[in-house]
Amino acid sequence: MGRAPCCDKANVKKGPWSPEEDFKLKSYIDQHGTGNNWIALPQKIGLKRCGKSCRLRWLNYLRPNIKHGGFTEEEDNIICSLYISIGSRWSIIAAQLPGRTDNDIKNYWNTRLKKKLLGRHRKSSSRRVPITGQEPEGEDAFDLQNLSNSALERLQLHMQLQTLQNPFSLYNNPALWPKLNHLQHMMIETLDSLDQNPALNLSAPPALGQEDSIKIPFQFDPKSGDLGTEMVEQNPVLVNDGFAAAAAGENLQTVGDDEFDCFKEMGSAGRENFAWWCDEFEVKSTSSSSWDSTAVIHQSDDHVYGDYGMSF
DNA sequence: AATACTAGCAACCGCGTTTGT
DNA sequence: AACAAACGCGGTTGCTAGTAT
Repeated sequence: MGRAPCCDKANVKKGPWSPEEDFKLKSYIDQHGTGNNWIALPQKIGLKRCGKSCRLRWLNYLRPNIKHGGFTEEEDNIICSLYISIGSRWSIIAAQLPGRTDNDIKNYWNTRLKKKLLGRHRKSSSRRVPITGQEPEGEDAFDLQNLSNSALERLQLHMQLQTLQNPFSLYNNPALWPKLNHLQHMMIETLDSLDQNPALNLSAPPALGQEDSIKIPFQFDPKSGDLGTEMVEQNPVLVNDGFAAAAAGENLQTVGDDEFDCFKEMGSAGRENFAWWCDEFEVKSTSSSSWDSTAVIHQSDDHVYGDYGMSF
């Protein structure tokens, strides 16, 4: 027994909306509002449409101040940051971009933005040579091209950010790659568990004992291109997984210029764009473990979670 | 010029959540 | 408290226009 259909499918028109239908719907809502009953609305105005279809048409196209296309760099950044942080919560992301609809953002992400970002990362990562001198088995030993789920995409995007922020991190240390799959699984599981428990996701990162912290010797500044000399706190998960020594730099090899190809490929606008992005990460995640990107929205975007009635 | 392929987008569908009774 | 109806969201589908062969 499935759920009862929301309308009489046999007597409901489907497919693209005609200008006449748009006019009927828009003029009615302009005068009377939606009446908080989308199911009854099409009958009132003589439209052979499902109530859900009317709602979608209104929200995505007919309501005032809707913007289509022409996404700006800043909007791209917001979408990327939020996607990495909270995943495919398109309605929440859309709430941060006035005039944009969740459907529009979802389509934009799926058809353009994702390819733009992941494509660049794949290109740069594919040129890496393992420290062992052995080629990965096949093109895809660590190629994430088969990624299909949200968590994995977020992981990959986050790894790209890590690469930009700190080219000496384990993401750029091929010696660690054979274990990376396990790490990926751990991270994915964590992301998924956070997805299933928003309360965890939104809470402050757990306090870390001193013995849990590790430090790595450098921090790359994507804006200046400089390598700092301060020791930098690094992800305690790596410690627990036995990566402490490696992550602390013991097996670091000389990193060639190729590691910075991703910058070379960027125009100045792209570099500034990523600098802005990384800056946001740096400012907003200083108190969190490095891969806990939920911190990105903790400070400036408290209202993101207004829908959930949460505060920080 | 015809056909195949691809990307972009609008709309639909199913299901979890919220609201009303 | 339990149930049903409606809402809202995210994933998916299908159409169309543009591009490649």
